[in-house]
Amino acid sequence: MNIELKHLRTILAIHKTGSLQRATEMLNMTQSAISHQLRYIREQIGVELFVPETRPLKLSPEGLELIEAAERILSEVDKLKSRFVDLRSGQTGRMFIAIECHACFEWLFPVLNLFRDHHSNVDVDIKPGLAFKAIEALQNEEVDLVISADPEELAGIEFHELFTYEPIFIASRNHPLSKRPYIDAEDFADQNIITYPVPKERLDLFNLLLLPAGIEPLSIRQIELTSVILLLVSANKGVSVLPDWVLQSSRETDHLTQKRLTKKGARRKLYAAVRRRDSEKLYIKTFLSLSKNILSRLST
Amino acid sequence: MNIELKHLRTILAIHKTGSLQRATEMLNMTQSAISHQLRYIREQIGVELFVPETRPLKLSPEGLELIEAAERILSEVDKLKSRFVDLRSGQTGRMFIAIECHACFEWLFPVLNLFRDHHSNVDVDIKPGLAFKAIEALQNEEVDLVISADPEELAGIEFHELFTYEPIFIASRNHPLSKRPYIDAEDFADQNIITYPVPKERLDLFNLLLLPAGIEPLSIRQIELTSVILLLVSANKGVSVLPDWVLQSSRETDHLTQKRLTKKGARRKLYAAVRRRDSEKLYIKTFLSLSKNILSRLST
DNA sequence: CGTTAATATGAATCTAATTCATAATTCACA
DNA sequence: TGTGAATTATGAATTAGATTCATATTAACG
Repeated sequence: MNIELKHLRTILAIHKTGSLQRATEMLNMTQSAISHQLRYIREQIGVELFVPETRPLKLSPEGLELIEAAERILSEVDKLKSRFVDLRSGQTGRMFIAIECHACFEWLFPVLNLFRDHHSNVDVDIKPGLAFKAIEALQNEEVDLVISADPEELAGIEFHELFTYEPIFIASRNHPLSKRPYIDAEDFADQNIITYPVPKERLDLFNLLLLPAGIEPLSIRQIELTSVILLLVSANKGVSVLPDWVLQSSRETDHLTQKRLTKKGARRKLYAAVRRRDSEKLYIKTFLSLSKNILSRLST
Repeated sequence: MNIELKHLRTILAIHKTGSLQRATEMLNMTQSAISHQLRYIREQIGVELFVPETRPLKLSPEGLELIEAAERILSEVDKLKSRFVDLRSGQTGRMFIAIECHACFEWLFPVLNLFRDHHSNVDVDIKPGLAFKAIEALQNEEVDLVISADPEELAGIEFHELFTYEPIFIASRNHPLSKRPYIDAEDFADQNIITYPVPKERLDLFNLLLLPAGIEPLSIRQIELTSVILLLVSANKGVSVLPDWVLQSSRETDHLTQKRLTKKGARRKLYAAVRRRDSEKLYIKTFLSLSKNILSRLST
């Protein structure tokens, strides 16, 4: 027995309009086509649906049952369809975020709080686990958005610039380097450095300064939490380099000096990577726009 | 957006087997056909269902949702199908009975009690309302079976003979006619007759005897309930003619004499009319067979 | 890398749905 | 009842669309 949704729709139209003739308008088919289809359906289910030779067409008890089931099924299908219309238009969806940049929590949480006001239907989560391989996870559809400082040319992936920030040197007020107008690469050679627990290449300090200059610091200590880093630096256990937004939004900067890296200051850009297919989605656009403006919001 | 059940089945098969290749067995189609269909579905719903370029095929979050909905919908459809398989085979269905013959309750109830043991899934009801026009109601599918004594040649309707019975004259033991060996048409000319409230043509007495002989009784009193008729006849308020099965199964016949109509006795046949289409249904056959044997059961 | 297995694609084929033209029914009203 | 208008059914022709075949492309794994 083969039944398709088309058939259920046909039966429903015939029943609603009361005749094959009038059902033509509803179905955009000729009366003949409907008649042929009706015969096919009858053959398939093997039960008379309409009382034969009556007009207007009257449902048999079996036909009535079919109608009721058909309405249930078709409404379920319609729900499914409109669900996908929503998904496609970005009314709703999933936005799992992977962050390569460890300090990003500091601005990401405020962004997501604002985001929730616009898109309460979107399922948001942060996946810190896959800090590396984040872009791979994006391609795999394990996550839907990656915060990264290293844009690449990748098929199907788009990098959207969010904002520029300045990595800033911090040390205790008692630290010798706190007298300097700015800090250069060589200054780190005899320093204990406190950073996030990620590979060197992904740290602004190494990326922009130490690796190009070929300089190794005295030691590296890896700390997970931003506030703990600030604490240790305050206690003069070492020095660090953090994005300016972290220092702006933190209340624990009282015992610290902040210095530029190099005379001109360092500059870094942050990007959000998404699958090209997703970039038209409303909620992705909202997220990007909120992220671009978050720093000015935070500083006020 | 056009989605058919076929597509849901395809998606489901791909997901369950994990590859287009293996889905071929499940769907009995070539890999190419499945691939074409998958592309079509993608176009229709406009959302990537599987993570592209991965093997084994992995569902995207949207794909997962589709699968879940598809399973719901398809199981609903399967339920519908098996429902119709049952209907077709006569495992289940509706058996609304119209009775033209008023006394038939007497044997019909016992039959239906037995019937319920065999077919508890069948929705049984007696529709006494449309005593006339019963056959019309059968054609309209308002009822599914008619108990009748007057078979006709009608398209799509079959009359099945149930049993032969004898309409029998009853009167009080004190009644003058109780001395007779049998009763003839002329004997009714000066009698008060007690019958069911139906037109004369549908009463055995008139049908078989009085109308052909052109004889009018003294009076006719119409009574609904069989037991009340028996009561009135016992009390010598009139005479009556009832089918033999009524008298056999009743315990209120003590004060009555029973006489044959005419020397040879009258004979009548009872039929069950069903739509030809329904006559193959299991429960209809059961009903017919039970009805044919009910009189012997009752008399024991 | 190269080999194997799987998927995608375009053209050809085949199936099945729809239309067209028309016959057969049914209905309403005389 | 009969008659005309409307509705449904049907067969053949047509068309649309689904499937296959042959093959190119792409991933997976040693």
